[in-house]
Amino acid sequence: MAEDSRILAGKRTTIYDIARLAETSASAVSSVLNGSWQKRRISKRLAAKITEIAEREGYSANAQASLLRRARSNIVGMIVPKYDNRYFGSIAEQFEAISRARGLFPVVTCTQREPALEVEAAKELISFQAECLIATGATDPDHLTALCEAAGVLSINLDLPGNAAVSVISDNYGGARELTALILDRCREIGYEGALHFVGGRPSDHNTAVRLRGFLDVHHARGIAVPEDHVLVPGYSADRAEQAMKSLSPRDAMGIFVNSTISLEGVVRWSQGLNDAARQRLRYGCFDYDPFAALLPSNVGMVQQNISKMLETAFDIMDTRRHPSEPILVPCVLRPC
Amino acid sequence: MAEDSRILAGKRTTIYDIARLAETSASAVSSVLNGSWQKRRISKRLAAKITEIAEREGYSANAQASLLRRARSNIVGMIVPKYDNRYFGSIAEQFEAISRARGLFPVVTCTQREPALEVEAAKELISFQAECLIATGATDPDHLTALCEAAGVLSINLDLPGNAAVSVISDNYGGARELTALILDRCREIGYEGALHFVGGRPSDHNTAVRLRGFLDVHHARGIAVPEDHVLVPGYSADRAEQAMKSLSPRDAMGIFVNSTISLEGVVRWSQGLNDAARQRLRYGCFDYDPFAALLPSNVGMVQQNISKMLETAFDIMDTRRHPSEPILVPCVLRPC
DNA sequence: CTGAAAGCGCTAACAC
DNA sequence: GTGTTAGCGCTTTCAG
Repeated sequence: MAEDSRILAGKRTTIYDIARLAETSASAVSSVLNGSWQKRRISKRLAAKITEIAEREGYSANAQASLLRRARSNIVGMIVPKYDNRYFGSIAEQFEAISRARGLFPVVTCTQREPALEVEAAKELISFQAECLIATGATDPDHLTALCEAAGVLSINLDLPGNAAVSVISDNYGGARELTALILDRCREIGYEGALHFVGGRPSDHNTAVRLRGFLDVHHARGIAVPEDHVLVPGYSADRAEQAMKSLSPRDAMGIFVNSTISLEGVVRWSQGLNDAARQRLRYGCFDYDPFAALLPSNVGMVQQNISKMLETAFDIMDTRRHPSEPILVPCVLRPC
Repeated sequence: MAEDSRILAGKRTTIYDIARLAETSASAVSSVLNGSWQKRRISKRLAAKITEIAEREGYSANAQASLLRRARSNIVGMIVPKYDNRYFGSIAEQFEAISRARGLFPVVTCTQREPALEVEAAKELISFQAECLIATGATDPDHLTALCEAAGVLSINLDLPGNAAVSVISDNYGGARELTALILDRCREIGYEGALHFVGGRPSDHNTAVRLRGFLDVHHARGIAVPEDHVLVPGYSADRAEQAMKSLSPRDAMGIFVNSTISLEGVVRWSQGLNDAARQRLRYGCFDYDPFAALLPSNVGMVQQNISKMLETAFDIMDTRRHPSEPILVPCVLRPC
């Protein structure tokens, strides 16, 4: 069979092959196969014949050739730091779903929080003619924006704000206030009225700084002083958080504001080393949502970021090319456990 | 400035623009910018000049044009059903990392367990000239393989076996045996010696069927009869699992083999409705790993699938194009909690 | 060491 | 209604 030899030779069927088989021209084949044939008023008969042959031959258009010729690529790119966490996983998943629903081709790539990889990935996406790049939780969003700008690619920051492009981020301050208030309230139930601990994140990190501000403001409003050693910001890692907790002198009761699920892992591991009595008198809440973490016994609540809303906003910006200079804040949802 | 007008016009710098600025030819620019200039013995001076100008102009190669001309694309595609779960998240993440380390360009896309989306995504990847498509947990892997075959694209099944292409899957039988044995042993500690319940999955699903066989075989080997109503396979959803558990008549002690973390969510929700005494006399284990689920009080162990090993094997197949007809089994790791 | 030229597969004027 | 033709931006012989 003709196809077999093509496969062995590594050559794929082209519109010229189909044109020959259908005894017509390449342009007719092209317009039929890409749906623009109504505009060209090609006969239904020819269209059917071409479609049938293409099907039979297992034809697949060469996207590279098509994209090279077309004006728009319809490719939208996204960079996320990690997939293996519910927050970024959902972002990637929803981004793909929305893109497809709009007839766009999503390509998302994860960059492991490595600045060099972020830059490399952004360059690749630009090279692939992406029309827009959404950078999620990037370490240096402004650098990525600069690359995009040089290529005329729209860039949008999600989750973490930048100065050079539109940013759509969670209302970290509001979310942190709500969570702090909830944990304080629930600590009263175990008879603890003192300051909470704040655990996880880096002080230099924007989101951590804003959440910490919310945390402190609520304490202040309630007239509770927060000792300096209640703020533990050793970075984003379960081990670091666990170590930080272990380094604390034992308390008979306490409440913890955990900054991110990754830190929560460390806190929970630490809490499992506690005796029953101490664990009974422990309450924590976490900024970020994870369905299993929500089922943990001492967990009083989690802050869920509104991913759909953030993405919707980002796509709105793509459509309108409206560029507000202030970050757009999207409220979070507090989910008491 | 020239660049500014280009940006406004939406036209990007090409090798011809650079050639003009560097007073040389497009072919020289091309070879310098894609690294093949040593082979062409281009002077260091010219190379430096070209690089410098390209940098200044913010040049970015058009991947479509380059790919159209080249023999190989270096694109490798992957389809996963979901990102928002630790297992598939890790698969996607590690796939990207390994691909990059090998100089390949990974494109992964998630298909929501929708057969139509799987087909569409596969066609897109083929159209983008992917050299290989790894289908993870596909609902109809053989269909995807057929599409790949027609285009001369290597196809590999991961996690779920197919008949038409090489399959790399977890040793579900062995893993299920180990987990069953562990749960039975730990149930003795609470004085329960009866049959476990098996919860989650669909009976028609390959992995569920194999795991169930391991579950039953261990019971049989220990001389424990498994009543039919101990097998609850209402599909993959937390709600279904929760309903299934609620429909059971109350027991004073029980052990559960939970099939997948999504079902575990339902089981844990159900268990939270139990009184303290009943919860004390409950033990479960789960096939699939999640770090928070591992911290749940009644959880005695989780089966972690060996993702690195599976991917390594898949890439080996890509390299050697060796096509064993039997699925390749990769052992799981039992992680007692 | 370097440049000219052909062509990858497809699209979109334009011609008939 | 349909075919011809001129590129899209790049890589790669082949000549010098």
